[in-house]
Amino acid sequence: MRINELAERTGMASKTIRYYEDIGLLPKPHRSPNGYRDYGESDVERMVFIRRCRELQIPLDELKVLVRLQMDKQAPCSEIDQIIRDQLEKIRSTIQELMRLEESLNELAQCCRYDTVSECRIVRTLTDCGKQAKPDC
Amino acid sequence: MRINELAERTGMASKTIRYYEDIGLLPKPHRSPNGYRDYGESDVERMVFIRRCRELQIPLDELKVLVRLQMDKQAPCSEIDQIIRDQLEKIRSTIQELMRLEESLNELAQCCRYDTVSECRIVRTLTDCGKQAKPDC
DNA sequence: CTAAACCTTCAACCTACTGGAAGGTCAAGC
DNA sequence: GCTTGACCTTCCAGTAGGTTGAAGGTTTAG
Repeated sequence: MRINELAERTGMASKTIRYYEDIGLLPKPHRSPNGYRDYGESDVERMVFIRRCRELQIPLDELKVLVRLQMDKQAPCSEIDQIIRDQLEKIRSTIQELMRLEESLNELAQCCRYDTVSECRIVRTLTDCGKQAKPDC
Repeated sequence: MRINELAERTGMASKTIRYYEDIGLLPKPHRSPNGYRDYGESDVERMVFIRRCRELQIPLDELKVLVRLQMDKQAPCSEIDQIIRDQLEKIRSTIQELMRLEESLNELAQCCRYDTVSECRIVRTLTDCGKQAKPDC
């Protein structure tokens, strides 16, 4: 099948598929006599695997390792498990960070009851050169 | 003061300060006769304001608006409030998204009890071309 | 025959910086 | 007077993960 069919069947943009080939995440596919890329069913499987991993926000560099492992059916899967667990840890710590951020923004959003910038508590809090970023409201 | 002192007093890298000037977030500063940038106290204030906003992950484009507003003391602060509230909303929806992601990764991390890639439930779940991304464990 | 819908490569753009090269300036020490 | 090192300057390139567009070749339907 041609690149557009692969794209449609896997939910990727064909531009992205070419890009993944460029960076070595996908192997160079067979070409039809006219020079068009020609894919088979195993490419669909691999592509779905890659798309799912990207939905899980696994970075492309780690995905290169995963794709290599996924094709080696006799390899131990402990390395795959580890990448998934690492990713889980990364996501969890990002969530923690964003929740702290949410709290700061929420306090900031609650604290201005004035009209002009010169009186605005938000501006004052953000501009104040003291060490505390916490608004005093 | 020179760029390095401004950087140290505000916790920014001097590279970043030059970059902010390049993109028009900071005004072009006065130059000493030798061509070095020369900053004053108001630059420290503005820089701290910018740093705090960046810690709140406000994008540079919105920050340009904020910096302009922050300097106009008679402007109404409703626009500033709105940018803060928008940012809060963005952060909240990112958190929701990441929590769904965490759940998927957690299910995936729990579900493999095998040794090799050919039997690995993780690989099977991610490769399966059915519509369900949810592992069946 | 022509127009639309494909396909190809290559290059630039996005965010928010960071790193490095190549060179100018300045103060201290010998 | 000379060197050394710490500054400063500009400019160019690279990061992640693509997206967008140009310029051109191919295929297919009407």
